[in-house]
Amino acid sequence: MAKDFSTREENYSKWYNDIVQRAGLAEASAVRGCMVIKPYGYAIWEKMQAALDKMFKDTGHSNAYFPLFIPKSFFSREADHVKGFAKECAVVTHYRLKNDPDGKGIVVDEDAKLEEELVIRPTSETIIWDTYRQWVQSYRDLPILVNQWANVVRWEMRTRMFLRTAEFLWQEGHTAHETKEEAIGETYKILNVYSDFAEKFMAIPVLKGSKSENERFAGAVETLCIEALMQDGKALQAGTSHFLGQNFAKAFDVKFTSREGKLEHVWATSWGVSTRLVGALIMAHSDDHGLVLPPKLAPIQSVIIPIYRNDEQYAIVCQRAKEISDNLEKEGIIVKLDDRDTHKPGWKFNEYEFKGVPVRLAIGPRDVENGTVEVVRRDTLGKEVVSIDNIGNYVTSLLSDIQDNLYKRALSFRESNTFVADTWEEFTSILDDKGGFILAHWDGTAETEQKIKEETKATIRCIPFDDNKEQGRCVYSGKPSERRVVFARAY
RNA sequence: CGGGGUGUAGCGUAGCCCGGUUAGCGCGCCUGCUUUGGGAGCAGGAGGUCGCAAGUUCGAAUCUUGCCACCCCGACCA
Repeated sequence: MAKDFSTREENYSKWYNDIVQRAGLAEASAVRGCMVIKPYGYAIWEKMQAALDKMFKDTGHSNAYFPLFIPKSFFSREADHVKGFAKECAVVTHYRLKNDPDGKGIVVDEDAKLEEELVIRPTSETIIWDTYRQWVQSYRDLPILVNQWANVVRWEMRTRMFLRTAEFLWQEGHTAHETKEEAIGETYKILNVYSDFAEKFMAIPVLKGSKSENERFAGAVETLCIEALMQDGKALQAGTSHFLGQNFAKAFDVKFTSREGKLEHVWATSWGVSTRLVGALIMAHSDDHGLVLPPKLAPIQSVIIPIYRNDEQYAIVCQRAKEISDNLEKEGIIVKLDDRDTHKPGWKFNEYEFKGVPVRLAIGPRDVENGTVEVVRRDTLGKEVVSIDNIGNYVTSLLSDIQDNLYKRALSFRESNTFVADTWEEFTSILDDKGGFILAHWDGTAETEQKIKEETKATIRCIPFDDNKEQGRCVYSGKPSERRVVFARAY
């Protein structure tokens, strides 16, 4: 094996970038902080979209689309919301260009200044709630269960492929409800959709919980989240679901007449996951040979590579390979038969390994004669020669086995990297040693959380739902605490 | 925006201190032959405004000044 890219041990972030590049997922663009998502990377996102979209529809939601531009004044309506996003907004101020009078290309036409500047959405609560005002008069108009697939822009200082870019793709759900209880129910319902998706499709176990005040979404009453652990011991927020209370309804004057004939403000939620999930997928499963994809999100689930010495063998082997390919497709497997004559088999083996294709079949003259095929699974790199009788069923169950194995592997990694800390010494030494999730007592104050963050870079990832009350003392301040929360350094 | 660094072929780089042939090498690319069960070998070939601009000089990738871009570290974040 030629070693021309980094291992996780040597340099984790270089390893990550190498995978993104070599697997053809994305590349840097001409625009600072923005990436080009390449076809293979976009195909993974499309698989995610398809699965999530179905889950949203199955829970009663519909898609819609709201404008990219948001009038600046909308932002100042909700005080916490502006504060949270003001520092990272791109703003459109003009609507026309003209030829430079000095003949040096093109300049902004100062005469074409907008009366009101337009903010490029960093999230759409404001424009959506301004719209919902028109949609709601009576309790009969509720609930509104809308999702939008869109791009958003947040002008980030430091960017990383998929994990943090100035522009990214996501879905944002925005719902409006008659009662507080119903809105809270929605928030939890969606969090469960996200955790199901993470575990069943991405094969990544997640912790479910709520955010501390410091980490809460700007404008939310409560933020729920799913948190995943990456192989370098850092946590990654994989999805959030917000209970917005009546904050936006009040800010945008969205009222309805209740069953009792009273005028009341609507209750709201919003929730989202982004292309960041692609980054999570990479960091959760991949190894030093390249990307490893869970079968349910792999753009190619099985690749077939013919092996031959001459034209005659090529014809025979490809014919058999085509039969196998048809067979697998009949089973609903996404197959690629790579019969290109421009690359050697060894080159192809490495190529599909980089790209994380779950199952590789190789077939040569020997196999044609014996009625066999060589099968290699990407997760363990285990190799075996099997009969082509019933190959469809064989690969189907192998794919399902790989999906399960990836989940189990990730779960056992998380378990062996989740620690309990009772003293400050334990807390800091775990962080410096290996990272991971740390369960520790916290006195519940924002000040303590802030101090811990300043001293260790670790933050409270979530206050987990599993309600194990336990008396203890805050790991930092020593004040009494009623439960442990989850700390980690995070992306 | 502060502190540090780097710009040489598609990518990675040598040369820069100490100015002097046609700017060298690896990967990749193209052609041909031999190859093909884990990144093929040989032969030939194409590809460069040395980031941009000005200056010093007989002569600049190399020295000086200005500008631009990108990267790393910090403050901010899904």
